[in-house]
Parts: sequence; C-alpha cells; structure tokens
Amino acid sequence: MGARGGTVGGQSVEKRSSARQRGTTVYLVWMVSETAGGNGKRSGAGAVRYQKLAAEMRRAIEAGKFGNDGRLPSEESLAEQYGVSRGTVRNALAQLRANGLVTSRRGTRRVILGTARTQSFHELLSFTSWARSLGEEPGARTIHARVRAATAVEGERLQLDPGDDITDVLRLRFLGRVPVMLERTIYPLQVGEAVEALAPDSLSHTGALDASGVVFADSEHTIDIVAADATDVRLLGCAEGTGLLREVRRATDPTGAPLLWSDDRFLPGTVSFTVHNSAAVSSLARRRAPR
Amino acid sequence: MGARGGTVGGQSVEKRSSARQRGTTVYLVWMVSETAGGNGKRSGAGAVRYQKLAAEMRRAIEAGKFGNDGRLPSEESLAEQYGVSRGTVRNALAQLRANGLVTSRRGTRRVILGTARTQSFHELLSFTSWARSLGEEPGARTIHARVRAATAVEGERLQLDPGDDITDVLRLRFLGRVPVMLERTIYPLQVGEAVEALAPDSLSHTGALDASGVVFADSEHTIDIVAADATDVRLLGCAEGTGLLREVRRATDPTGAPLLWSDDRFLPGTVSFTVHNSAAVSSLARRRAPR
DNA sequence: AAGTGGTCTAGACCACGTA
DNA sequence: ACGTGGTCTAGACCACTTG
Repeated sequence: MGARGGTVGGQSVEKRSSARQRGTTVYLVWMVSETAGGNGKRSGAGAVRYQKLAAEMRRAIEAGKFGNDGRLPSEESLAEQYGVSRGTVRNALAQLRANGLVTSRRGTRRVILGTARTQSFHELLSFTSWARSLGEEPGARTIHARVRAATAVEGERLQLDPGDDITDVLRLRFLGRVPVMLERTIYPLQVGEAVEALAPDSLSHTGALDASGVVFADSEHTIDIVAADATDVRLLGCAEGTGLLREVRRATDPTGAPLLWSDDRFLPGTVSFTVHNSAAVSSLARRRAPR
Repeated sequence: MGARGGTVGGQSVEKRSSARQRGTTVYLVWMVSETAGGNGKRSGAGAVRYQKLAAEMRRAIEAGKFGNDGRLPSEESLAEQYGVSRGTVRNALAQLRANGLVTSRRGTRRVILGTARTQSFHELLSFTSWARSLGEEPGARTIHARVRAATAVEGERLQLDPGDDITDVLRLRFLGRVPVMLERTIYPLQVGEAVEALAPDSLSHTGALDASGVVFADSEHTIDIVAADATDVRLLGCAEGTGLLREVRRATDPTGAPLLWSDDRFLPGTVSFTVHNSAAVSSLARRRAPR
C-alpha cells in the first residue's frame, strides 16, 4: 500500500484523516468498526420516517393495496392513514416520483405508473452491486494497480496538480465467465491507498471504499462510443476499431472533491443505460462530441 | 392529416379533445391562442416564488455574489435576505441541487460546485432545441411520415392494441449540413395528427407539439449501441455494421399515457450523454442487454 | 362546487460537522 | 458548544381538474 495512512480492513488507526489538496479538504473518514458500513441507502430500519414511508408505499403499490383503479389515495388521507403529516407524505411521494413510480399533477389524484425503474446510487457506481442486483455473477481480474504521477489531464480530472501521486487501476470485469467490460480507474492517493490495501482479487472497490467510510455524494456518468484500442482488443477480445460503449464515471464527496475517475468500456450488446426525467427535474444532458 | 381532429397552427376548433385508449384517457389540450405556448420551463416571470428564487440564486452564484469561499450562506440567512420562509429557500436549493450546482450535507454550509450542467427537460426531448442551445444549426429531412397499423411490439410501446393506427415518421437530422442522426418515431394517432399537420420541412416536431398544448410530463431515455442496418447505411452514409449510438426516447403525459416512442441513431463521435446523480436521488439505471 | 396536489409559512427538534 | 442542514408538524391559500 501507499506511504502514509492507516489500515482499512482491520482495526483502524485513526478516527479521521483529512488531507489538503490544492485548497480543498478531502473528506475521508476511517471507521473504527469493521462492519459499520458507510451510508448505503437503508430504506429499512435506520431510515427516517419519510423513507420508511416511501418503502412501505412502494410495497403497498406492488401488492396492489391501493385498489386497482391505478390511482393513489389523496395526500390528506395517506397522512391520516399512516399517522404522519402531509409534509412527510409529500416527502415520501417525491421519492417515488423521482424514481418514476407515480405521476403527480395538480387537481387530480396521483397515478401509479409501475414499479422500480431505477437503481440505487450505489449500484450505479459499483459494477459488482449492479451485477448482483441482476442476479448475475460479477467477476474481476486486476491487470495492474499502481501509484504513479498524474498527467496534466488526469490532474485536472481529479483536481490535483500534474505530478501529484495517483493510484491507477486497470481491471477486466466479467459477468459469469464472459468478459464484458474493461475499467480504467484513477483515484487520488488518499482514496487509492484504501483500494491498494484490498486483496488483489477482491471484487468491489467502490463497495470496499463505501464500507471504509468514504462518502460518495455525487456522481456524473458520461456515455458515448469509442473505438477499441490495442489494450481493449487484447483484453476484451474484440476486433481493432470496434465501437465500444463507454461510460465515464466521476464521483465526488459531499464537498465536491473528486474520489475517482473511471473510463469503462463495454462490449456492444452487453449493457444499456436508462435515464428517467420528469418535467420538474432533469438530470440528463446530451452533448456535442468535440471534433 | 388524419381523419378526425382540429387545426393546430391557426385558430383551433376545440378547447380540449380527449380520446380513450384501452381504458386510459389521452391528455391533450388544443390551445386557442397560436403562440400561448405549452408549459415550457419559465424560470422568469410566470414562475412561482421558489423557481424565481432558484433562478436568482443561480445568477448570484454565477456572478460570484456569495463571496469566493465557495460556500453558500445558511438557509436561515438566505430566507431573511430574500424575504421568504426557510421552506421556500429549501425548495429553491433542491432545484439547484438536482442540477448539480451545489452540494448539501448536514452540519455544514452548502458548497458551490459549478454552474449549469444539465439541460432542460424540453431540450432533452427535442433535437432542434438541443442543437440551438449549442449554437449549432439544426436541420431535418423527412424521409416519410404516414399513418399505418401498429405491430404488436409498437402497440405495446404506445399502450395501444396491435392494429390500431399510429403515425410513423422517419427523419434524417443534421447539424449544419452534416447528417448526424436518423430518427424513427411513432406517435399515437391523436398526437400524430398534430405532427402530420406540420409543414413537411418543419424542424421541431416536439416543439410544435409542446406549443400545441401537448403536455410532456415524463421521459425515459435508453442508450446503447446498435449495428447500422441497410437504412442507416443509405441515409447516414456509414459502413454496414458500424456501431451507432442509439438513444430510445419515450415520453408520456401527466397521466402516464405514451406520447411518442423514438429510436434515434447517432453517428459515432457526434454526441455524448451525461447524467448527474446525487446520493439522495438517482435517475440512471444500467441494464443488461438481452441476449 | 368540491376535491386534489402545489406552494408558502412559522416553528420545533434532531443529527451531524466543526471548532 | 454551537451552527448547519435534515426532518416533521399544522395550518393556510391557491391553481387546477373533475363532476
């Protein structure tokens, strides 16, 4: 593992370690407990009221407990039924709305659209979590994982100065035994150290980071097509120049400091990406590719 | 144009026309005024308080009026400063948060991340609006536009019965004079009639629909790679089997009734798609492609 | 005219981060 | 210990849809 920093898997040395990077503080907490886990979206026990309510209403919708006219009861009656205020009901409904389960429109009852369309924030960041949520067996083979100086471009991507140390990981990812994706990830050194401490064959890096107390707050995913280069050809077994579906993942902590930057290239026909937008809020952007 | 329905461009005949489709009512309002425009996101005059506030804070952020420590004032002081309640401030901030402009984290001030990352809901649906927002000159050539019976698959996509009439449009889209995308769109007949009424060379179909009072409420965008077929080769001028970036757009009205279904194929290197997610809400889903 | 979701207010308490 | 954002409540009025 890297030069400085504490153990991650076992007893941790420090309660917190923060480091400065060009003026911003990297937010990085080492937990004492091994299993305490990060802040995964727990819609069960530890969640607050409106989250539990959202989960409960989700189940009620799936079970068809709101009748079969395809409409939800009014907010007022839901509030009474569940013994909470209307504000809390609206908070819960906003969550279902954001996931595309129900509509909302002034003047009429909410309409039930369907069930579960999007994935949790964590499943989006983690190939392993994603594969498991699909009932597939995720696999990984680490080609290399090393610390080196950042190039100018990489420095910009992680908001570091060129020449600062970064951790550079190249991994081939599988579904079952079939290679589907080649992942090129760089981490700032403070985050990378936690990754390097993992066993070489460990599956989920982001999962381990999350469990180590690294707080993922925002992510940005850019999707386009890229022609396979020599490395892609060698490891994915495709023809030179094949169009690969590329997902560039960027994740930041709550202060906006970059936690990882990754270029993931999928073989054609293995994945697709779906975004849900509502007129109120949209999160997708179509961009012109640079010429 | 089709059999029944009123004029769209000029004086409209009916104030509202709704039709039944397998149990659900299509929500479709014909405006009397020509220019009254749909419900485009007006963050200016007609908007409610928190939307105006969001727009105002957005400008304030861009102008650097909150100091240069990269943090926002507290919600309490913003409420006082703008003369509104904290709830309204939070509503406005939620909008900025959803667009990735600011972070939020219990215990500390909000951090300013950047400016304007995503596009409006309408720009996502409309190639024309999107191109213009980029300063590019959008173009379109209609290959065909006709009414025909829906296949089983198409019926399912538009929640119609197989054999019901649909409007089928094939258009080649340009940026400047360069063809970049081939668009295969189907509309339910009631919506399609408005499209057919347009001049053959009119640019923005979704824009015209929006202006005609068709209310777009939700959309879903699925992105993957598809091999170019004979039609793609002929119109886009690419080689047979080239990997094209495909965006499947689906849009529904506030009741969840489908308004359009479109298969758009972009030449490689012309566009990319970016999604912003926060730990609180995610709208992206990665899916396994069917085998 | 009645019912519904959208907006706004005022106040309270809590969980978390920072000093 | 203090300030911050997150949650929750109770009540009010408005804009819109529907019968």
